[in-house]
Amino acid sequence: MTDPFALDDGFAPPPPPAGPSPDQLLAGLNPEQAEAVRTTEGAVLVLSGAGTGKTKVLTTRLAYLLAGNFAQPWQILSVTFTNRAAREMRERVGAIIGEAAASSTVLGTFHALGARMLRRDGTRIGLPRDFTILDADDQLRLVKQVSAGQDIDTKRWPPQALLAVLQRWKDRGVGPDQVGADPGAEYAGGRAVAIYRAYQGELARLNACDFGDLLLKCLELFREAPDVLASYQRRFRYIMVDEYQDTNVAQGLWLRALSKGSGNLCCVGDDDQSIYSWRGAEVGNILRFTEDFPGAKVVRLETNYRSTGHILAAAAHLIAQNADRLGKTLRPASGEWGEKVCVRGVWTGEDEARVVVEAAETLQRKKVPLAEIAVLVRAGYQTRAFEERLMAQGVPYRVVGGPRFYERQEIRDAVAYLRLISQPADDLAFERIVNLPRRGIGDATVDLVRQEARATNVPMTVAAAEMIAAGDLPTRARTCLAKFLEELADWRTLAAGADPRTLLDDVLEGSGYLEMWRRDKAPDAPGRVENLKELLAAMDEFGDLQEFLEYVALVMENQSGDEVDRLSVMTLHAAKGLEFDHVFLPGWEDGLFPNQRSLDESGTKGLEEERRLAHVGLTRARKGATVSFAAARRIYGQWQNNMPSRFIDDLPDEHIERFSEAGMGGGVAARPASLETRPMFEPRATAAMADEPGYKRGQRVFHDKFGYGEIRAVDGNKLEIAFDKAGLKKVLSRFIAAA
DNA sequence: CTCGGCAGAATTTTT
DNA sequence: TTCTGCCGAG
Repeated sequence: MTDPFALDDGFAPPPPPAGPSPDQLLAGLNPEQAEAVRTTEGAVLVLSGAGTGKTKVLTTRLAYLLAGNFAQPWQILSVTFTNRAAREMRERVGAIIGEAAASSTVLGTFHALGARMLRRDGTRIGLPRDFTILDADDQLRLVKQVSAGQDIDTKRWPPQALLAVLQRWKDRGVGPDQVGADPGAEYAGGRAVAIYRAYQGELARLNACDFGDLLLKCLELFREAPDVLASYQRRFRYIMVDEYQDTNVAQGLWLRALSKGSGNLCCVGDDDQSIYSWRGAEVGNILRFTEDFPGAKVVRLETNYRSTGHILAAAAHLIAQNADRLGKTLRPASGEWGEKVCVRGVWTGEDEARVVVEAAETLQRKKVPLAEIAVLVRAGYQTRAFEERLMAQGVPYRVVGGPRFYERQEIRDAVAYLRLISQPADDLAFERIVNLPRRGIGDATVDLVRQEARATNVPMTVAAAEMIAAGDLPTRARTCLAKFLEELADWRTLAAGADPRTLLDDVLEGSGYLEMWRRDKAPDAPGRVENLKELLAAMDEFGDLQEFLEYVALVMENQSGDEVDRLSVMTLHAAKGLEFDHVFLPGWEDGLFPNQRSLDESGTKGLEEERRLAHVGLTRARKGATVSFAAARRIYGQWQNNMPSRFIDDLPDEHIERFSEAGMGGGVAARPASLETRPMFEPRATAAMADEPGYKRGQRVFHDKFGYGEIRAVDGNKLEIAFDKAGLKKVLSRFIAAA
């Protein structure tokens, strides 16, 4: 494999391309943006509110560094979170300074850059160059296996939750030996650490890294091989980071280590858009920037070029209710007030979907393209009601944020074949496809092979071959397995000579995998065949299987290529960074948004993050925003009554206009702000009770399904309850009402 | 080994 | 309501 950072120090620098001069670049910016670009030396925090030209600053700054000859392209490191952001930045920089210079600048996501460093120097910490990158699904399988091996009761400690604990540790840069008294150390009766250690052991055995490792192992590399770190520090004279508010501790340390040489670190972010703390993002990174980097300069971008006045004023007033923020106020660039934020109350969730879709159609008649309209929901399941309504009305739409290309089952299967071919130690890949399509190799056989593999400390493919030779297996299993191993050997031979595409083509046809989907009568089967074709087509660009596997794991995205004008439906999280002429923000009801569970688990911090989410939602809108709430909706087949979201009280009256369905009007429109807990209906004595009562041991409660019972134990929002009829159960408090 | 039926649970997810 | 994961029968 070629050196992933091929252009190194000492290369004869080509002259900077003819492009705009530094002064010309600055001329296109407002004073605060220019300040951010001009401040090239030292640590800089650019606090960039929604719609204030963050990407413009980043790209212009990169161009400025090159045009002013501050550094060569490969001496500037730019880091983003998403591939989308990386791509966009590369394109925009290319447009300013030309493709050539743009393509030799080092730009990528944290994970892709980490992977490159590890491919190059990971051997210094015992990581082979050809390690595979595991995704969420593989990680979960691994945790399950490890849990089973450690006799963990998976009912009490679900693998999902254990994995989350492990990931939080990795996010914080904490290895198995450094856990100590870290949060989560007590999880699973204190056995989470042992699981973590075993899990890392398994990764090593499999020759694999998970996403977290791509950063964590870089930190280890920097510690263990100071010369490697020093060479990166020398090389990267300027570092720029996007979405700094979303960085976790490990990423913060990574940046800090790399920027230590030059001290030139420019972080761009917005604490008011920090919405990923539950995933390990550390808002503290941005809040404490000036402490972490003494002497750092802070530049605030507060001129908003996106939204009209009322929308901006409403959003600003809302976010001002948060205590935990650096504080900035967005000012509209244009003096236009535009339309007030519309707040609409309806009776039911179905009504809400109907009203929203009607409004969208009205906009469409006013010549607003559907692509400029979005419905932004709090939780994924809310999209359904809108999809149904949109479908019924024949309005073209798209749901953004479904499974990524790589996460699709058929793609992961195909990739598992390739992984197993290129990396015989990849037992996870082996287990995934050994009986897919059906080859008569069932769980029992696989279990035997796994045990043998563990016992003799070899990969499962090797163990399988040995067991066949030794005649250790039932005849049927033995023939089936032998046949599969033969196929595998053939593919390995082919892999040595043929290009990746030919190889995969042969695998998919020869294994019968493609045939399996062709024969499948499920409605989504043809789509899967299409996806596999797309995967094949994508392989043409790669001469090296290794390279392709990395691309698929880290970068490859869904082919969106449709030109149809469609309305977008997505979660608020997925909407960050996007903008639309008009956004609909349904489901603003206490319990749903702010989400009850977030409140239960994280209290005020949770509430503030929910409010930031609301702020993100509002600031996506250029010209129109419509907030709505339903008095009652069916959730999981149960009717629930809800109160309007407390966030609606955070919207100032002078910037909103209230509408309500007949019969609802009085109570809602005239609702005094102080009566924020007054329900529109008398709530029934069910799980819908809004305020979370403080549950105590011995208390009598009622559950819709299990009836009456008595609380035996309280664990956060989970209650252990002895039901009179149904016996001892663990349930979430939200499904419980006081009896 | 495979398939069908039932119990049990149910945010957000850039890599 | 809808999905997943487990268990027992063929």
